[in-house]
Amino acid sequence: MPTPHYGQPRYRVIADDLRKRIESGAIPPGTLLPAESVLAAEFRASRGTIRQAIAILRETRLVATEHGRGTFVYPDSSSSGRYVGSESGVRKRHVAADPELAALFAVKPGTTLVEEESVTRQNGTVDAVVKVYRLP
Amino acid sequence: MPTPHYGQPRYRVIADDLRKRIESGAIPPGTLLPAESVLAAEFRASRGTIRQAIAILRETRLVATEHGRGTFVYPDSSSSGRYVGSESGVRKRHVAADPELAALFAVKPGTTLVEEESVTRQNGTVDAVVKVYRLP
DNA sequence: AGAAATTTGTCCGTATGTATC
DNA sequence: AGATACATACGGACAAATTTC
Repeated sequence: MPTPHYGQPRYRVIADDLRKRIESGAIPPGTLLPAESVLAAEFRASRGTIRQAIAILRETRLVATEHGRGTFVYPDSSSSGRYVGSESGVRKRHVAADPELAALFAVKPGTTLVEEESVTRQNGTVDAVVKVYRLP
Repeated sequence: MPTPHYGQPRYRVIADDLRKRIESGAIPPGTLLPAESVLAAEFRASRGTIRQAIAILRETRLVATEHGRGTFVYPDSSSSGRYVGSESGVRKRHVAADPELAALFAVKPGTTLVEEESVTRQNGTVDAVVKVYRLP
Protein backbone atom coordinates (compact mmCIF):
# COMPACT_ATOMS: atom_id res chain seq x y z
CA MET A 1 0.00 0.00 0.00
CA PRO A 2 1.32 3.41 -0.91
CA THR A 3 1.41 6.28 1.50
CA PRO A 4 -0.95 8.90 0.17
CA HIS A 5 -1.68 11.76 2.51
CA TYR A 6 -4.06 13.89 0.57
CA GLY A 7 -5.10 16.99 2.39
CA GLN A 8 -4.29 16.37 5.99
CA PRO A 9 -1.76 13.80 7.11
CA ARG A 10 -3.15 10.88 9.00
CA TYR A 11 -1.53 11.76 12.31
CA ARG A 12 -3.31 15.08 12.30
CA VAL A 13 -6.65 13.50 11.55
CA ILE A 14 -6.10 11.03 14.35
CA ALA A 15 -5.07 13.80 16.72
CA ASP A 16 -8.26 15.69 15.90
CA ASP A 17 -10.31 12.59 16.52
CA LEU A 18 -8.71 12.01 19.90
CA ARG A 19 -9.07 15.66 20.81
CA LYS A 20 -12.77 15.49 20.10
CA ARG A 21 -13.11 12.42 22.27
CA ILE A 22 -11.41 14.25 25.10
CA GLU A 23 -13.35 17.48 24.74
CA SER A 24 -16.62 15.61 24.46
CA GLY A 25 -15.84 13.79 27.66
CA ALA A 26 -15.68 10.37 26.02
CA ILE A 27 -12.24 10.12 27.58
CA PRO A 28 -12.67 11.88 30.91
CA PRO A 29 -9.99 14.10 32.46
CA GLY A 30 -7.52 12.24 34.58
CA THR A 31 -8.02 8.93 32.85
CA LEU A 32 -5.68 7.05 30.61
CA LEU A 33 -5.83 7.00 26.86
CA PRO A 34 -5.86 3.55 25.29
CA ALA A 35 -2.35 2.20 24.82
CA GLU A 36 -0.54 3.20 21.66
CA SER A 37 -0.75 -0.34 20.38
CA VAL A 38 -4.50 -0.36 20.92
CA LEU A 39 -4.94 2.94 19.13
CA ALA A 40 -2.75 1.68 16.32
CA ALA A 41 -5.04 -1.30 15.88
CA GLU A 42 -8.17 0.82 16.09
CA PHE A 43 -7.03 3.41 13.55
CA ARG A 44 -5.19 0.83 11.44
CA ALA A 45 -2.11 2.99 11.67
CA SER A 46 1.42 2.24 12.74
CA ARG A 47 2.50 3.01 16.28
CA GLY A 48 4.74 5.76 14.99
CA THR A 49 1.81 7.56 13.45
CA ILE A 50 -0.14 7.25 16.68
CA ARG A 51 2.80 8.67 18.58
CA GLN A 52 2.91 11.62 16.23
CA ALA A 53 -0.75 12.26 16.89
CA ILE A 54 -0.30 12.07 20.65
CA ALA A 55 2.69 14.40 20.38
CA ILE A 56 0.36 17.07 19.06
CA LEU A 57 -1.97 16.67 22.01
CA ARG A 58 1.04 16.87 24.29
CA GLU A 59 2.24 20.12 22.73
CA THR A 60 -1.14 21.66 23.33
CA ARG A 61 -0.99 20.42 26.92
CA LEU A 62 -4.11 18.38 26.47
CA VAL A 63 -2.43 15.24 27.73
CA ALA A 64 0.73 14.14 29.51
CA THR A 65 2.62 10.94 28.90
CA GLU A 66 4.64 8.93 31.42
CA HIS A 67 7.10 6.22 30.57
CA GLY A 68 5.70 2.79 31.34
CA ARG A 69 2.39 4.18 32.51
CA GLY A 70 0.51 5.68 29.65
CA THR A 71 -0.94 8.95 28.44
CA PHE A 72 -3.22 10.87 30.78
CA VAL A 73 -5.82 13.44 29.98
CA TYR A 74 -5.21 16.65 31.85
CA PRO A 75 -7.80 17.79 34.31
CA ASP A 76 -9.87 20.64 32.85
CA SER A 77 -9.48 19.68 29.22
CA SER A 78 -13.06 18.68 28.60
CA SER A 79 -15.01 21.91 28.40
CA SER A 80 -12.42 24.62 28.00
CA GLY A 81 -9.56 23.15 26.09
CA ARG A 82 -8.78 26.24 24.16
CA TYR A 83 -5.32 27.02 22.99
CA VAL A 84 -4.96 30.71 22.38
CA GLY A 85 -1.31 31.45 21.83
CA SER A 86 -0.42 30.04 18.47
CA GLU A 87 3.29 29.60 18.96
CA SER A 88 4.19 32.08 21.61
CA GLY A 89 4.34 29.47 24.28
CA VAL A 90 1.74 31.27 26.31
CA ARG A 91 -1.24 29.20 27.17
CA LYS A 92 -4.42 30.54 28.60
CA ARG A 93 -7.11 28.54 30.32
CA HIS A 94 -9.78 28.68 32.95
CA VAL A 95 -9.27 27.03 36.28
CA ALA A 96 -11.16 26.79 39.51
CA ALA A 97 -9.73 28.77 42.39
CA ASP A 98 -8.25 26.61 45.11
CA PRO A 99 -8.71 27.80 48.70
CA GLU A 100 -5.48 29.78 48.68
CA LEU A 101 -6.15 31.67 45.47
CA ALA A 102 -9.73 32.18 46.52
CA ALA A 103 -8.57 33.85 49.72
CA LEU A 104 -6.19 36.15 47.88
CA PHE A 105 -8.81 37.25 45.41
CA ALA A 106 -11.47 37.36 48.09
CA VAL A 107 -13.81 35.05 46.22
CA LYS A 108 -15.33 31.70 46.97
CA PRO A 109 -13.24 28.61 46.33
CA GLY A 110 -14.13 27.14 42.98
CA THR A 111 -14.63 30.52 41.36
CA THR A 112 -13.35 30.59 37.80
CA LEU A 113 -10.00 32.25 37.30
CA VAL A 114 -7.93 32.85 34.20
CA GLU A 115 -4.55 31.19 34.24
CA GLU A 116 -1.83 32.28 31.87
CA GLU A 117 1.11 29.96 31.64
CA SER A 118 4.41 30.71 29.98
CA VAL A 119 7.68 28.88 29.85
CA THR A 120 11.14 30.40 29.76
CA ARG A 121 14.05 28.40 28.43
CA GLN A 122 17.80 28.57 28.52
CA ASN A 123 19.76 26.57 25.98
CA GLY A 124 16.69 24.57 25.27
CA THR A 125 16.03 23.37 28.76
CA VAL A 126 13.12 24.71 30.69
CA ASP A 127 14.29 27.33 33.11
CA ALA A 128 11.07 28.39 34.73
CA VAL A 129 7.35 28.04 34.41
CA VAL A 130 5.35 31.15 35.17
CA LYS A 131 1.66 31.09 35.96
CA VAL A 132 -0.34 34.24 36.25
CA TYR A 133 -3.81 34.14 37.78
CA ARG A 134 -6.40 36.84 37.26
CA LEU A 135 -10.10 37.32 37.61
CA PRO A 136 -11.93 36.98 34.29
CA MET B 1 23.30 -4.50 16.39
CA PRO B 2 21.07 -3.81 19.37
CA THR B 3 19.82 -0.40 20.25
CA PRO B 4 21.59 0.59 23.44
CA HIS B 5 21.06 4.15 24.48
CA TYR B 6 22.98 4.47 27.67
CA GLY B 7 22.71 7.83 29.32
CA GLN B 8 21.38 10.23 26.78
CA PRO B 9 19.54 9.09 23.69
CA ARG B 10 21.37 9.64 20.46
CA TYR B 11 19.01 12.26 19.11
CA ARG B 12 19.68 14.42 22.16
CA VAL B 13 23.43 14.04 21.82
CA ILE B 14 23.18 14.98 18.16
CA ALA B 15 20.96 17.95 18.99
CA ASP B 16 23.53 19.15 21.52
CA ASP B 17 26.29 18.77 18.98
CA LEU B 18 24.40 20.78 16.39
CA ARG B 19 23.47 23.40 18.94
CA LYS B 20 27.12 23.87 19.82
CA ARG B 21 28.01 24.26 16.17
CA ILE B 22 25.39 26.96 15.84
CA GLU B 23 26.28 28.80 19.02
CA SER B 24 29.97 28.66 18.20
CA GLY B 25 29.30 30.17 14.82
CA ALA B 26 30.42 27.12 12.90
CA ILE B 27 27.01 27.26 11.28
CA PRO B 28 26.31 30.99 10.99
CA PRO B 29 22.84 32.46 11.45
CA GLY B 30 20.79 32.54 8.31
CA THR B 31 22.60 29.66 6.66
CA LEU B 32 21.36 26.20 5.94
CA LEU B 33 22.12 23.16 7.98
CA PRO B 34 23.45 20.21 6.03
CA ALA B 35 20.63 18.13 4.58
CA GLU B 36 19.11 15.48 6.82
CA SER B 37 20.58 12.76 4.66
CA VAL B 38 24.03 14.31 4.97
CA LEU B 39 23.74 14.59 8.75
CA ALA B 40 22.49 11.01 8.86
CA ALA B 41 25.62 9.89 7.07
CA GLU B 42 27.90 12.02 9.22
CA PHE B 43 26.47 10.86 12.52
CA ARG B 44 25.85 7.34 11.24
CA ALA B 45 22.26 7.64 12.36
CA SER B 46 19.01 7.11 10.55
CA ARG B 47 17.22 10.06 9.08
CA GLY B 48 14.47 9.63 11.64
CA THR B 49 16.91 10.14 14.47
CA ILE B 50 18.32 13.24 12.77
CA ARG B 51 14.80 14.58 12.42
CA GLN B 52 14.21 14.02 16.12
CA ALA B 53 17.33 16.02 16.89
CA ILE B 54 16.34 18.87 14.61
CA ALA B 55 12.86 18.87 16.14
CA ILE B 56 14.48 19.78 19.46
CA LEU B 57 16.31 22.71 17.91
CA ARG B 58 13.07 23.78 16.32
CA GLU B 59 11.22 23.72 19.62
CA THR B 60 13.91 25.93 21.04
CA ARG B 61 13.46 28.34 18.14
CA LEU B 62 17.08 27.88 17.23
CA VAL B 63 16.27 26.83 13.68
CA ALA B 64 13.36 26.79 11.26
CA THR B 65 12.65 24.15 8.67
CA GLU B 66 11.00 24.67 5.31
CA HIS B 67 9.61 21.93 3.17
CA GLY B 68 11.82 21.23 0.20
CA ARG B 69 14.34 23.90 1.16
CA GLY B 70 16.13 22.89 4.27
CA THR B 71 16.68 23.89 7.88
CA PHE B 72 17.86 27.42 8.56
CA VAL B 73 19.60 28.83 11.56
CA TYR B 74 17.60 31.65 13.04
CA PRO B 75 19.17 35.10 12.90
CA ASP B 76 20.17 35.03 16.54
CA SER B 77 17.54 35.51 19.15
CA SER B 78 19.73 35.70 22.24
CA SER B 79 17.01 37.61 23.97
CA SER B 80 17.76 38.07 27.59
CA GLY B 81 15.16 37.24 30.10
CA ARG B 82 12.89 40.06 30.94
CA TYR B 83 12.28 40.23 34.59
CA VAL B 84 10.01 42.62 36.29
CA GLY B 85 10.81 42.21 39.87
CA SER B 86 7.61 43.15 41.53
CA GLU B 87 8.05 44.76 44.84
CA SER B 88 6.80 43.12 47.87
CA GLY B 89 6.02 39.91 49.53
CA VAL B 90 7.58 37.20 47.46
CA ARG B 91 6.77 33.98 49.15
CA LYS B 92 8.96 30.99 48.48
CA ARG B 93 8.20 27.35 49.18
CA HIS B 94 8.78 23.83 47.99
CA VAL B 95 6.13 21.91 46.16
CA ALA B 96 5.84 18.55 44.43
CA ALA B 97 5.68 18.63 40.65
CA ASP B 98 2.33 17.59 39.22
CA PRO B 99 2.40 15.67 35.92
CA GLU B 100 2.18 18.83 33.89
CA LEU B 101 5.05 20.65 35.54
CA ALA B 102 7.02 17.43 35.62
CA ALA B 103 6.61 17.09 31.88
CA LEU B 104 7.77 20.65 31.29
CA PHE B 105 10.86 20.28 33.43
CA ALA B 106 11.49 16.75 32.19
CA VAL B 107 11.54 15.28 35.67
CA LYS B 108 9.47 12.67 37.43
CA PRO B 109 6.15 13.70 38.88
CA GLY B 110 6.58 14.39 42.56
CA THR B 111 10.01 15.93 42.15
CA THR B 112 10.54 18.90 44.42
CA LEU B 113 10.24 22.28 42.78
CA VAL B 114 10.67 25.77 44.14
CA GLU B 115 7.60 27.92 43.88
CA GLU B 116 7.82 31.68 44.19
CA GLU B 117 4.55 33.43 44.63
CA SER B 118 4.01 37.13 44.35
CA VAL B 119 0.90 39.26 44.41
CA THR B 120 0.29 42.46 42.54
CA ARG B 121 -2.32 44.85 43.85
CA GLN B 122 -4.16 47.89 42.67
CA ASN B 123 -5.60 50.11 45.32
CA GLY B 124 -5.32 47.34 47.79
CA THR B 125 -7.28 44.77 45.84
CA VAL B 126 -5.49 41.83 44.36
CA ASP B 127 -4.92 42.23 40.66
CA ALA B 128 -2.94 39.14 39.83
CA VAL B 129 -1.13 36.26 41.48
CA VAL B 130 2.09 35.16 39.85
CA LYS B 131 3.67 31.81 40.53
CA VAL B 132 7.12 30.98 39.25
CA TYR B 133 8.31 27.39 39.31
CA ARG B 134 11.96 26.42 39.09
CA LEU B 135 14.17 23.47 39.78
CA PRO B 136 15.97 23.76 43.13
C1' DA C 1 10.90 -10.52 46.31
C1' DG C 2 10.94 -11.68 41.79
C1' DA C 3 9.22 -12.77 37.24
C1' DA C 4 6.13 -11.71 33.64
C1' DA C 5 3.23 -8.71 31.17
C1' DT C 6 2.24 -4.07 29.69
C1' DT C 7 3.42 0.38 27.99
C1' DT C 8 6.14 4.05 26.42
C1' DG C 9 10.96 5.32 24.51
C1' DT C 10 14.51 4.88 21.09
C1' DC C 11 16.41 3.47 16.64
C1' DC C 12 16.66 1.41 12.27
C1' DG C 13 15.60 0.61 7.24
C1' DT C 14 12.58 1.31 3.54
C1' DA C 15 9.13 3.36 0.57
C1' DT C 16 6.52 6.94 -1.15
C1' DG C 17 4.49 11.79 -1.29
C1' DT C 18 5.26 16.74 -1.88
C1' DA C 19 7.71 21.11 -2.30
C1' DT C 20 11.64 23.52 -4.00
C1' DC C 21 15.62 24.33 -6.90
C1' DA D 1 12.10 17.62 -16.42
C1' DG D 2 15.23 16.15 -13.28
C1' DA D 3 17.53 16.47 -8.92
C1' DT D 4 17.40 17.55 -4.22
C1' DA D 5 15.26 17.95 0.32
C1' DC D 6 11.85 17.63 3.69
C1' DA D 7 7.20 15.07 5.14
C1' DT D 8 4.58 11.09 6.00
C1' DA D 9 3.99 6.24 6.93
C1' DC D 10 5.09 1.45 7.72
C1' DG D 11 7.12 -2.48 10.23
C1' DG D 12 10.43 -4.43 13.17
C1' DA D 13 13.52 -4.68 17.10
C1' DC D 14 15.18 -3.74 21.53
C1' DA D 15 15.46 -0.63 25.95
C1' DA D 16 13.47 1.19 30.06
C1' DA D 17 9.79 2.18 33.43
C1' DT D 18 5.68 0.61 35.55
C1' DT D 19 2.27 -2.50 36.97
C1' DT D 20 0.54 -6.99 37.94
C1' DC D 21 0.79 -11.54 39.45
